[in-house]
Amino acid sequence: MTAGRPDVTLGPVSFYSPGQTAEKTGFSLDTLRYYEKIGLLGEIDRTAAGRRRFSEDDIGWLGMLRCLRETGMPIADMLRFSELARDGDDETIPDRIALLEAHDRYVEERMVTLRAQQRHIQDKIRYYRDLVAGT
Amino acid sequence: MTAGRPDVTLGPVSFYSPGQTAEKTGFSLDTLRYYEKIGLLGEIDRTAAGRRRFSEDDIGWLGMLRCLRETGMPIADMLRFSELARDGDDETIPDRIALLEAHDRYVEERMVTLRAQQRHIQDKIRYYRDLVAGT
DNA sequence: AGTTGACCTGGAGTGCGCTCCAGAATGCAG
DNA sequence: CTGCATTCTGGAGCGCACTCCAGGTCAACT
Repeated sequence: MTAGRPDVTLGPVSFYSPGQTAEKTGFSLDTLRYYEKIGLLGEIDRTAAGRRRFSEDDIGWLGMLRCLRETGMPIADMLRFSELARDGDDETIPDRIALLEAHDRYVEERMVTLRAQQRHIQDKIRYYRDLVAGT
Repeated sequence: MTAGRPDVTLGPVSFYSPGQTAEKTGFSLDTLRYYEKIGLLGEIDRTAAGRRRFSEDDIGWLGMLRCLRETGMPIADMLRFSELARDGDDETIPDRIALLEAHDRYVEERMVTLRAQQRHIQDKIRYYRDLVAGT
């Protein structure tokens, strides 16, 4: 369970246990199961005993999901993106690009307003500082 | 209900109806009531008939709340800030400054990670573009 | 063989931040 | 005076994204 190094117990490819995957990706075990259940992950490989084995690709995909999630994309949109990607169909690539570009613009806009709001906060700090200074 | 101009119906000071306030601040009527109820707004002035009259100060304070909210401050923290501000006590000013500074750092950090994540998204877009180009 | 710990499933529960509703009162235009 | 819009209250409901739980299986070590 110690993190990082993949299990190679079954075959030539590297696999990660759910616990390792949670540690590597920052998602909780429950969230990993949840993401699989709702279709963000497709079917995850299983051992003979039915336990999940995450591949390097899965880890990479989880990284993308984490990025989208943390930049504020709703699960519903991530689901759309996942479905496009899962189809693997090259015809879906323009759609995937469009989706990511829209999100990129969203993130850009968010940073702009965030900067403005930060200025507002800093103004307020300065205002309070001046109050103290002028006492 | 038309927006912007305050009612001066009662006294020399400008007041805004809940509807006007909602329009000016971007909060819904329900949210304004909710914020008052949980203590983010203190007691709002009322007309003889019991309707709320928001002052210019209230509007300003709502602007601050909006800024904090949209930059990701949880309601619980905003509540703490509101209580400090409501006491009006000058002794609370250092605490208010500390609270805002902590939040300022939080916003700063968030923008940094946001930029990194945006790069990740843009990399993915480029990757998809190259896929298309190399077909 | 026994104990410990990671993992399984299905489904219920949680926390946050609103949002909606019913039923009643008020305000204002024609 | 009529009618329609606005606002009032208390409390229920909602959407999102998890998170927790019970009861069981399986693996690995001693």
